Amino acid sequence: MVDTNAARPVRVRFAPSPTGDLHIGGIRTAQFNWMFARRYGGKFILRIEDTDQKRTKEASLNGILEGLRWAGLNWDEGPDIGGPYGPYIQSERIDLYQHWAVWLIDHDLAYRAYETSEELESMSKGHKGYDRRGRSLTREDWARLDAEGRPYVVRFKVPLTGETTFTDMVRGPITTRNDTLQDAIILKSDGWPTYHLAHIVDDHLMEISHVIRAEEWIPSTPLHTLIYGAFGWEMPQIAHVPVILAADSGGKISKRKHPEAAISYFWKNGYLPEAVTNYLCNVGWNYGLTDENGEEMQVFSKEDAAKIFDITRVTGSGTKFDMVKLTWLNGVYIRNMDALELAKHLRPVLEAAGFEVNLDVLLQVVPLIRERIKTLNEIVETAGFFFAEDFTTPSADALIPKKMNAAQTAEALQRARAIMAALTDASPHAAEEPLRVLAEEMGLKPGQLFGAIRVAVTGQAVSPPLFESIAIIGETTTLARMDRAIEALSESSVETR
RNA sequence: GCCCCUAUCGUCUAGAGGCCUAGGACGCGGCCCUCUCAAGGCUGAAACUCGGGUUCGAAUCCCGAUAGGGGCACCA
Repeated sequence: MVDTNAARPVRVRFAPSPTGDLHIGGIRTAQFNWMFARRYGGKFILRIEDTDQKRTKEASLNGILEGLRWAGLNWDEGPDIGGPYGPYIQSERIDLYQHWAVWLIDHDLAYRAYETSEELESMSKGHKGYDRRGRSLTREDWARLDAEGRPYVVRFKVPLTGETTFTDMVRGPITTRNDTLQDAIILKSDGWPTYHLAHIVDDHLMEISHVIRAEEWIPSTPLHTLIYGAFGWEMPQIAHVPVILAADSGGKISKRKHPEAAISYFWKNGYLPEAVTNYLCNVGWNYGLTDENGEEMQVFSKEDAAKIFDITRVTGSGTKFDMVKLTWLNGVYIRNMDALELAKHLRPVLEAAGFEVNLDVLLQVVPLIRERIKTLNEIVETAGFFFAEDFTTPSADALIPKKMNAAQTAEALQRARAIMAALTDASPHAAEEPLRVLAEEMGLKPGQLFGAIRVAVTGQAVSPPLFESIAIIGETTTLARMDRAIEALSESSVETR
């Protein structure tokens, strides 16, 4: 079903409007377009649809570019780099849309309508919609109303009978009765076009061959088919990808209710772009290649996915966004990352949390934590203690293991400290065997003793492996922290827990 | 209300009429490993929405019901 005749080179586009952060669904749509272009050796074009002056925000353009760059979805033509079909920002193409709106009017395919928004509102009570009264106006009427200073919009003249069919690359043919369609506004009273006109003029002029967009456009595609027909232009092949649903409500994922709907959420929360794009490949589409065990591969790059991407194999049903699976994938990418590269990703996170980070120390820490964090941000609570200048001595309550009391814990730490201080062997596990012997002498389980030391030295009940951690922290600091823990215990009156 | 789309484990999906005793992944349970937590290994529970057809044979094709989602702006 994918017709990629050489007669029409593959040119696809992503056309967001600059009204805020890029949406996760937008990124997925962009990514499918990107993969489609790469699959067929075509061009991926970025176009900005800012024809709504009220909603357009100045800063949003940069946000869009930032989001796409972060995801690694590089474009071949766009507002920042130009190209042979520019400009790529609709607000700079207004005269084009006005020209073609007039052309439609001159060919009796569109007409002027003078109703105000208020009039339309009362008209659409009961969901009836516009009653097409503008169709009966003559050019003389227009002149009179213009003289009265009344503004008008331009509406497309939808055929009153018959039906319209278009073929969706993922869903097959879709047919709609024309009498269920509205005479949609294509040019607003401020002279700016609506989406329906602007995107068609642009897609045609930019020689877009395939349109891959979100599912919510399906109901207006018959209208678009009719407009292409009115112009006598060849319509691009079209595919609608399913909406991304919220895991909880099942409705469209929204930036208002779901922070993860904005793409900036992911870099702010320690996700890797490779993990996000990898995840998005399997939302509505399926990579499907199997590994040596015959099981479907879960981890792959968008570049590899692009080699076999098939838009006709995209699912037609809505898909829920599974943050848990994405987070798992992110952990996989963290585990597989080169140690130095991971350290470079981790350093700014720690620094942002107020730690002073020595890269050599961090490189020692990385092997201990790489399979213990799923997001970069988790490094702070997992390994912050390695870098804490002002280490807070844990409370006695935190220090005392289960089934032990303050005196017992203090004694255990005291004796452990003596053993550790007397060691001549510098290898990380040199203290382990003597400490196990100590635990046995004191009638403790190794876990109790090690637990007490862990809290004393790391300040946490859960930490990376104890002896490797101590080796990084260093003997001086370790013994000092144990001393302070013993001191805290001696001042405590906590009984057996 | 009207129009449109969709329907396989909780979630993402495989399945292109017999390869289906419905496969994989995440998540969940158990066991192993183990100084905590992870990671890893083994293992378990878990789905074809329902009803009619078509066919020798239906998860797969058709129709209907139901359910979910989307759309009906001088937003895109």
